Amino acid sequence: MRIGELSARTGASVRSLRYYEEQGLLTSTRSAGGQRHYTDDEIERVVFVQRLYAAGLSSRTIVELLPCVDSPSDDHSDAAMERMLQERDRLSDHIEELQRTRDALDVLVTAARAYRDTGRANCGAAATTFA
Amino acid sequence: MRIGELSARTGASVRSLRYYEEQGLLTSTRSAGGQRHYTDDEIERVVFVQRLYAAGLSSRTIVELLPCVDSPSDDHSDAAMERMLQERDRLSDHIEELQRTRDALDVLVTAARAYRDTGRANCGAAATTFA
DNA sequence: CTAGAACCTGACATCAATGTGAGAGGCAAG
DNA sequence: CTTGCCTCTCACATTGATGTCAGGTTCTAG
Repeated sequence: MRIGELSARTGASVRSLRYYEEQGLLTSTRSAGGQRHYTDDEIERVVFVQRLYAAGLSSRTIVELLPCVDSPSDDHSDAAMERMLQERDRLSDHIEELQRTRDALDVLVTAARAYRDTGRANCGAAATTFA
Repeated sequence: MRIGELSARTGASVRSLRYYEEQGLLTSTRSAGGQRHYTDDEIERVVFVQRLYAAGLSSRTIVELLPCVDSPSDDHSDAAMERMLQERDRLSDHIEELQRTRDALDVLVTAARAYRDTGRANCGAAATTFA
């Protein structure tokens, strides 16, 4: 398939797909005229890359992880492994912080609701529980 | 306290604190000579703001939420409320996605370990579970 | 063969938060 | 008063992923 179709199927813009290739996250074969051709496998790869992007990994980091996905037997797998564990932990920490923040928002919402319903509770005071 | 101390106590750079003020997220009184002075309450506020930043909210969004923190009785509380619920949901979705991604990394790690230990499992094949 | 859609490269623009540097002024201790 | 540190404003730079535009080429349907 050509780049437009891959774009349509993954939701990634054509621009982004070319950027991914430039960063070494995606490969393509070229037609005689120089147009990029992809196999169906690339769909999955793009989705995976996008997932990692959404998790806050940078292209550089993703590039380090992909070798393991592609060829687990390579020598650099150990480095990639290290990187993966590290990112996994970072992700865990981030998730926990987001959960705390969500809880904080919940407290605010609850306080605001109480205030609205009773006209008495102080939602501002609730904010003091976040420091 | 002056800006340097607030910076030291919150971990936010002096530059960032000025930026927060510019965005309406933080207020200060000025000395005769024009220097910013803060009360201890501002520490808490900065921490709260940073937490929201870390959760991926933009200054614009945070600005919309702060009225509720400051004065829950204001008219715009309803809009802020709406915004808060919306952000809360967005946050929940994001957390779920991060958890899925973490799980995906776990699968990769496990597969890589299995490969390393047995020299047989195919970690590349494991990657096919992420699409 | 031809028109139009899709593609190519390359370059510049964008956004948001923050870094950085210049030049000037405030403020406390000696 | 002076020295040194902190602060002020203003402005430009940075980062990373992506948008967008221009000028040219490839592919495909009719």
